[in-house]
Amino acid sequence: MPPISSGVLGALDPTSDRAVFRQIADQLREAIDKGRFKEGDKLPSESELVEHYGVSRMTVRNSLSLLQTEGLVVSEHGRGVYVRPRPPVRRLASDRFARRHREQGKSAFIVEADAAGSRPEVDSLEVREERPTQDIAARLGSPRRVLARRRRYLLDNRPVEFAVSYLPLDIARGTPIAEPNPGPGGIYARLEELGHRLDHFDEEIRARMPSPDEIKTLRLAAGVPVIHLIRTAHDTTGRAVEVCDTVMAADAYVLAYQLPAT
Amino acid sequence: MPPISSGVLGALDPTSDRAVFRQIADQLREAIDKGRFKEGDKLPSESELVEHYGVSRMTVRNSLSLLQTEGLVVSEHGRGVYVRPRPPVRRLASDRFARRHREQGKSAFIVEADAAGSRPEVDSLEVREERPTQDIAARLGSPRRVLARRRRYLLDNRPVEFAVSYLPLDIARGTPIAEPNPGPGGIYARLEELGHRLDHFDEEIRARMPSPDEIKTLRLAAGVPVIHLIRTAHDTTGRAVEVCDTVMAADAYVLAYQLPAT
DNA sequence: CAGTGGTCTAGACCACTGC
DNA sequence: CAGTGGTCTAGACCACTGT
Repeated sequence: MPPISSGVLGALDPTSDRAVFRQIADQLREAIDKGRFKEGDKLPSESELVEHYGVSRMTVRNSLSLLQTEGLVVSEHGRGVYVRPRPPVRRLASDRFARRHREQGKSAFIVEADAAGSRPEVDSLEVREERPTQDIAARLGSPRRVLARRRRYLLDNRPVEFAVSYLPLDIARGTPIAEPNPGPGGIYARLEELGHRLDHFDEEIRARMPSPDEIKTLRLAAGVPVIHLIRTAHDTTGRAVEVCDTVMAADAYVLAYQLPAT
Repeated sequence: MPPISSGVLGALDPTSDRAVFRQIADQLREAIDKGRFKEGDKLPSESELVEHYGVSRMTVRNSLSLLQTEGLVVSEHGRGVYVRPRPPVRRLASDRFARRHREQGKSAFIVEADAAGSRPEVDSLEVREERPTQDIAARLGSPRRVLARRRRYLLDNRPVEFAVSYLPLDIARGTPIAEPNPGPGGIYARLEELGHRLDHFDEEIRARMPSPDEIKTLRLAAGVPVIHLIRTAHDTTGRAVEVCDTVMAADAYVLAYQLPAT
């Protein structure tokens, strides 16, 4: 029997057509938007809301679940429901694959995270040969088998991105690209050393809700979509030499591009 | 008392730790993934699922609501729950603002939709002067007031995008840009005629769940995120001459970009 | 241990759809 | 009209968190 919750919440309008659980969600949403509950703040508990509004617990839970699917709050079992904290965002600039960024030793991800004051990490490294999916094969000019490089990126212990690079075997087999650590400048530097001078990258961007698998590997909260990015690297002969399939936690990224006006 | 639902669904595992409503959602998800329920197909009704699994209705509804937040199904009041149809996708190419595309009469949106065989439409046109938000002002070099052009784009009667363009008043006031229909080639063509030769565009891309407002104006189904795109147009003097703030239904778009390797 | 959210039941009444 | 999903109640037991 905790006391009535704080005075930021109003009363229900019984004459309204709007469902009770939506009205409750509206009031909580407004309180969050106006900063009366701030990032990381704990919302009133379910029992407090039940008491405050005089409704059943399922109705309150319905409201909270709505806010969760909107990405506004996260619930933590045994602790409470909290306003979802906005994690630091990683900005991907349009010049991020410029050749000059490949000259140095460390990978772009590490360099950039260090500069931003976050602790970067790469895990789940896996390199193997496999049969490409139809889509990947089409993008790479239909090789029968490809080298696949899988890895997960983390910032301050939080997974933010999962990426798989595919390369035709005739390019990658027996080269440093097939090693877990391809060396300074990453696989793009190695590709150029092997004579595949890079010309440009094509990127395709989609956004959607994550699959249960993606929720697990990226430890995504409810209401967080993913950005799905497919990049194809082309060399100066026009050949597609790599396809990188990336799934990113959407709340951790801003992508930036520059378009020519001509 | 309808008959037991079709044979595509299995039984529950009472020894499993996994919650019953998750097991039911898993089976439905798998059936959808494997194509046993196809796009637009009707799922078994709630009462059929209640009967099939021997659980209460709330448990079944919990499963279905899970699938809805994942974007896999949509429910229609009084009709049933359906596998969410994948609408035709609009592809935004990286050369979409090239000058040559501005020479013709119609707007890029109309031309492109016609070519793709869809019926394009633009509505909710509104042009007015207003005070910019802090963010917009910062991007435009802190003008005190701006011209705002709002419009909504539809394909085959479905809203897919809502966009607002902001321009400094000293550029736009009293020009065709301040008219509801700015004429052939759109406002970018007018800007160039007014002496603001365009140099490049910067685009910032985010993805997130929609606000209740956005759900309404874009008529979004549950489980569909939005792509938020902010484009800044720069003229050859380096001045930001327009900011366009766009919210797109994520299931209706693929964005394509080209990055230089140099 | 008390308090929190997670799961589940067994009802009820309503609003919408289609025949 | 029967069948569908939408809302709501009033309980119950469980699992997790903190002290």
